[in-house]
Amino acid sequence: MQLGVGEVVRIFGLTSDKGRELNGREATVLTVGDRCHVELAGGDAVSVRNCNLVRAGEYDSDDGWNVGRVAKRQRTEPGSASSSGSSSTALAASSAAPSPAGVSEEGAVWLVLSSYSFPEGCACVANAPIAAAFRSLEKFEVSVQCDDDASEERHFNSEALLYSRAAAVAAGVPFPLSQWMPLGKSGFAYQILSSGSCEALAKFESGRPPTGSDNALRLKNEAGRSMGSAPEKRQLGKVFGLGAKTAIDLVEAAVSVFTAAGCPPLLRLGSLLASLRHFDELQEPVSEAEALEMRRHADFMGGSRTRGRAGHDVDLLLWHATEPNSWGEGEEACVLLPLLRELLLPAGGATGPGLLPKEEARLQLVRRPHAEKQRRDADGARAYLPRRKAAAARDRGSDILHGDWHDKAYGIWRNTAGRHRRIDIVVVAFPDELPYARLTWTGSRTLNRLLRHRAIQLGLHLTANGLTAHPPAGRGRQETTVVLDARPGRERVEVALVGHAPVPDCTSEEEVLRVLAGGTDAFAGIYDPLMRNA
DNA sequence: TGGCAATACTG
DNA sequence: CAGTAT
DNA sequence: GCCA
Repeated sequence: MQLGVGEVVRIFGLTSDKGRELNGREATVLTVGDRCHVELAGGDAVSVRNCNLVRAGEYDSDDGWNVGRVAKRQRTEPGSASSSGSSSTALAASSAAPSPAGVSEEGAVWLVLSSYSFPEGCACVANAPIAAAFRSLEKFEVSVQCDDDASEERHFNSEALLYSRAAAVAAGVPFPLSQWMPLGKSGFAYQILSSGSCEALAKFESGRPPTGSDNALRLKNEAGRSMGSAPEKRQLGKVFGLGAKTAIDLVEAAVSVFTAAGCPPLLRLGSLLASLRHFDELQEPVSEAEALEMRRHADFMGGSRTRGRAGHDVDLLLWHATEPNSWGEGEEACVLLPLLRELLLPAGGATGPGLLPKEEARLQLVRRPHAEKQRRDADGARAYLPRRKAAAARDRGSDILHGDWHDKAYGIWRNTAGRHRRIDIVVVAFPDELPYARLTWTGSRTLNRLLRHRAIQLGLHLTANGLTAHPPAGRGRQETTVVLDARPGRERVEVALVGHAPVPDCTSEEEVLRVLAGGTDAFAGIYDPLMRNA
């Protein structure tokens, strides 16, 4: 990276005791070269290698988040990443001497978001039990009916959806529901506030079928699935790799001893054994110290987000201010695979901290081919973004090319204390997709559904990669009008998008959410990723 | 009365 | 394709 | 089950 005298930079990646104190601090460049002299805020001058500096402006503005070097890679212009000729020398050097993640000659810098913890998440604490009860009801409904309830009429779980929305509302309203609503004496909220539970929840918790709004027992759902034994199904479905349907089948078949050896072959038990073996640990909350340790082993450094409760897993979201997550063919030319190679434990029962290999645990990779990722259409747009209907839509209904092109790995991590924890690693495909990726991966699931549902209502299509117009099927290139800004006291901004064009000028979650709020700040409460409690 | 978020990997 | 994952 |  070419730095200039006077530029403001940030220091990162120093490993000595003295260096560690400098990590994350900003400084002004005094002299340039292989080593730079930089002046710290207090006036002290220090000498730091060029590869341990990055322009302050290249960072996302979220202050205090983590900076680490996690990949050896060649810096190229994003647009020319796929042209093999331009950077062949550097690429050859890279692949000839693959170095561990974290040893970056060029000093590529990635930011790390650990979204493992969030606030308890009720705007009004008095509503916390109501939100919790609704969330629990949602989970029980999914446990007995699945997300897809498999009936003819409705192939999705309406009860669970409504419970999840109710929980989101209860968590979000800034006043006590008890003093606001006509809490009918038989209503859920009234029951929960007065007794701590409600009839439906009590029935689920005791394994009995609940009573429906028509006062009849819901013995079976429309697809004939039993509504009973909800706690057992809910518990079984927590096994990583084993979902609601299998849990239902197992319980219904009265398979009582689940962890016994020699489970029936109808189960896909190969990689599930590790999930079962570590089941209890995988349900435990992950402490901040553990999350930090997981990052340290990826050579992640820096502060952390410490507010709120711990989750049962750790999500790592990696991105770069200017560059994509892959820049050529081959494993070395991407971020995720060398990082995994660094983290992965050898097969055969290795001890020590690291990511359990496929032989010992479920480990799922999600990666798309580099070349395809970098392919551009004639106009320079990414070929994988939704654009137009495929010719003649012959693949019944799949009319648009979509893709989630962030590389991902879902697995199980063993820490130095020998505890096993779920870990998800996501590498943002292109820098401008960061707001969409972070919006998706900070969740919650229900918030994603609410926001994407809202996008649909606005004629838009929200994914982890972007926000695009989504005109109704039909021929012709139709226009979608989008309100970018309708805040009071400002000039109103609208754009007319043709076809599946992306919504312009969304460089932050705030701007994305403002579009979804019709140009207003109605969603200001969730601009901060820490406040996404729905 | 149609639709409910959207997408990817596994066996 | 059904199930599971985010 | 609710809503555009």
